[in-house]
Amino acid sequence: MPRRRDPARTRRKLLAAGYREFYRHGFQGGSLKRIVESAGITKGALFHHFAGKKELGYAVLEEFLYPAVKSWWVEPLAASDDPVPVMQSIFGRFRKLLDQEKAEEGYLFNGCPICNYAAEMAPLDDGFRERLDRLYTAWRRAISTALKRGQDAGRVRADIRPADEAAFLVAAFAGTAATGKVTRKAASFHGALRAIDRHLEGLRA
Amino acid sequence: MPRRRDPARTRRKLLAAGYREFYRHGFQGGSLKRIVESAGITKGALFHHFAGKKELGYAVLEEFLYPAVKSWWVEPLAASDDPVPVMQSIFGRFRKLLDQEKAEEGYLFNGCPICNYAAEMAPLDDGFRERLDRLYTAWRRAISTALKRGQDAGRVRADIRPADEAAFLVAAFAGTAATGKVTRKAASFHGALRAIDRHLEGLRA
DNA sequence: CTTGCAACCGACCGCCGGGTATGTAACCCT
DNA sequence: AGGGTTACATACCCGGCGGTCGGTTGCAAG
Repeated sequence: MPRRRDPARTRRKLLAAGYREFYRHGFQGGSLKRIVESAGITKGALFHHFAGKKELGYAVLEEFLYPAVKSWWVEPLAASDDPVPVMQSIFGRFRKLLDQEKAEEGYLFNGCPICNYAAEMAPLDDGFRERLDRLYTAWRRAISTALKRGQDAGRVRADIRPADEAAFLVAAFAGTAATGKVTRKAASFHGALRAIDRHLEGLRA
Repeated sequence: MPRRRDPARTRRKLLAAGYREFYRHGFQGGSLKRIVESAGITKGALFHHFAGKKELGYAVLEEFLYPAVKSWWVEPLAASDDPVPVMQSIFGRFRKLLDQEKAEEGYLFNGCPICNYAAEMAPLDDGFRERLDRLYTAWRRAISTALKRGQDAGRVRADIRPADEAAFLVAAFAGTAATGKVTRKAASFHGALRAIDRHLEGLRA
């Protein structure tokens, strides 16, 4: 069999398999054996591309989840001075995603991958904690600066504190996913999302 | 050394040690060896009182965390037909607790123990998921029925959906703890709590 | 006082985890 | 063409894990 080489592709497969494995089983519970099997490669390749399990975990965070937050939240918000409808549409997109996803692979089953990482690893490893902090900070900053711009443009209530609201919204999102996966009923998930929507509505000037 | 026996006490110590260990290291990452050492007893005793690691985890959930939710949320809310100030005072008590706690043992460091369990174990084990579901359901029900009573008493806005708000508030609480432990700065934590408070204020009739 | 059992002890076990050492084949450069 | 390096594959290692098991001892009932 004429083996072809494509290190970049191998690395991507590893990253994707690692993402799935850690998403489902947690970082500590995630097994490198399962990761390499699911990626269709071997341990040798894994340890060639990553120094160890932790580094793979870090890479998933930086090269998978960070960009996801950027494209879902940071970029849409950066382009607008009317953040409320933008955020509503983000939550809306997310709602649609919920109904499409296959049973055992999505948010309804596994929650928010970022929040999962945070819940498990933040107290245990500073490498994870710092990377998560950077991610959440960027996320909150995107919201809070957009809210500030919205205030300046007269589209967002002046009497709210953008930083507080940002922290709150990110937390609400994380918590919704975390509690939703327990129930596994889309109804409860959607209920919390409706309340978030109502809250967002209340931010309008 | 004249060993004294006190099975109930032994069981309690085991439960407490298990709680701490799983809180800090997660369930999968938690070590029975450490639990036994920290409780000052032996593996024999542990396996005498509990069938295995999972059963200890279940017991922590049912005998430690469930009662905590009851005394923090369910009972105070059951006694009132004006839930908004009650919930504000609960969050207030929680804020105070935040400032008192020792660095590596509290919410600011380890987040919400229930949410940690949920994030890690809900997708992995139905025993955990069902118990967590019961817990969260009781929590949400306490809030939602109190809100309903508040609406009937004319103290809570009639145009909100109690069930949605309950799901949302529980989620916000969980998420606040989960994201707060990443930053480890009380300021960010308090910011989110202020926003929650503002949201609660908005529920008044 | 004895008997019986619940409570507990601690050495031991098998397994599976992350990690490594060594080999080999594809690819690149000159 | 061929040497060097990168990209893998495979077999192996060791530690720690959850769990077991025979033994001992406090303690209450008869």
